[in-house]
Amino acid sequence: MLTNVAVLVCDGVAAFELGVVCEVFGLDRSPQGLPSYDFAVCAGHPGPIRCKSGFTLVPEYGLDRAEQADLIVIPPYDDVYLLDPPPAMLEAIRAGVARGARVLSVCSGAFVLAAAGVLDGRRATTHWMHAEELAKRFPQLDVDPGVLYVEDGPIITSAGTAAGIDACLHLVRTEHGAAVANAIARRMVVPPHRDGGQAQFVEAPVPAQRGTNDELADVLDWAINQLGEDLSVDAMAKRALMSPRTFARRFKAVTGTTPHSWLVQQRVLHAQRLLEEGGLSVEEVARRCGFASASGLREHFRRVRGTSPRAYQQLFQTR
DNA sequence: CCAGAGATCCGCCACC
DNA sequence: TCGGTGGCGGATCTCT
Repeated sequence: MLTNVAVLVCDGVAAFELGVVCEVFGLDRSPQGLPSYDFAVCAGHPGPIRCKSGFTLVPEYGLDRAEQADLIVIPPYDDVYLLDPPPAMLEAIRAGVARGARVLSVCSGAFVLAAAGVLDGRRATTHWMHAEELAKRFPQLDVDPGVLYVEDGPIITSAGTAAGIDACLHLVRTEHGAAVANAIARRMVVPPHRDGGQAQFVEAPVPAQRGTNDELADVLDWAINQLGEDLSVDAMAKRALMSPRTFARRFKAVTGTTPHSWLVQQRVLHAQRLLEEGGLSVEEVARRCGFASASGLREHFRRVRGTSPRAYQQLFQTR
């Protein structure tokens, strides 16, 4: 169970990404019945830390504080991929991984993890602007520029800026379940789970003026309320008043994923909520979520969550 | 776990 | 010419 979080900062740290981590892990939400963490911002080198936005931080802790952490977070630093990160920071990261701590990077923070060597042979991501540079400088990495975040073993890397929110909430979801992650997301006024990859931002950096997104918003909303029914891609296309071919194309352009895999993701998310509430058999959960059979639910659930529906349900019953 | 049936995805290309 | 549309067919995935 995640209880102790250390964020490593050094000169040029990006304020927004650091703020995201502080917001998710650094607030005491125990009055709301939510988990709180032993949280510390740790200076990666002596002296005050110069922020990218023109102010300085004076962290109360140094790198030695990271030795207690079971999660080490690396926010991005200005032009970090052009500079050498402080060796002591790299050592703190390696030591953390060696003793079984988890590590999360936001945006170009992945360059620091790569420099520490903990990403060797692993899948990783970073801001789409830096993905090519990351892959070039560290060819031993499997860089995926098309996702919001990647979890590979103990290490989570996330894409640009706001994707850090998605990665942090993903970690909370795996540690404490969707209900807790959703409650924190609600407090932050962000969507609890964004699907798709960076494609939606890469291909359409400026949102369509109106109409193009709304047309899908309606059919997505409709589909989510129809999950228990027999729902096909053709039916969604019909609802959207498009041919199946055009619907699939527009869908991918807007969401970054295909209609069917989006449907399956929504079904797994719904199943997750029902399993957390308890009281239903796996067969019944499968039926209510629109899976053709319990084995279908088991297969998809395991792929997404890495565990079986039954084991997941029991995890919440004992809490 | 397997095989056959069916659904979905996507490149290609003609059409408007 | 150009950008969006939609049908076709094979590869792949999913279900039974």
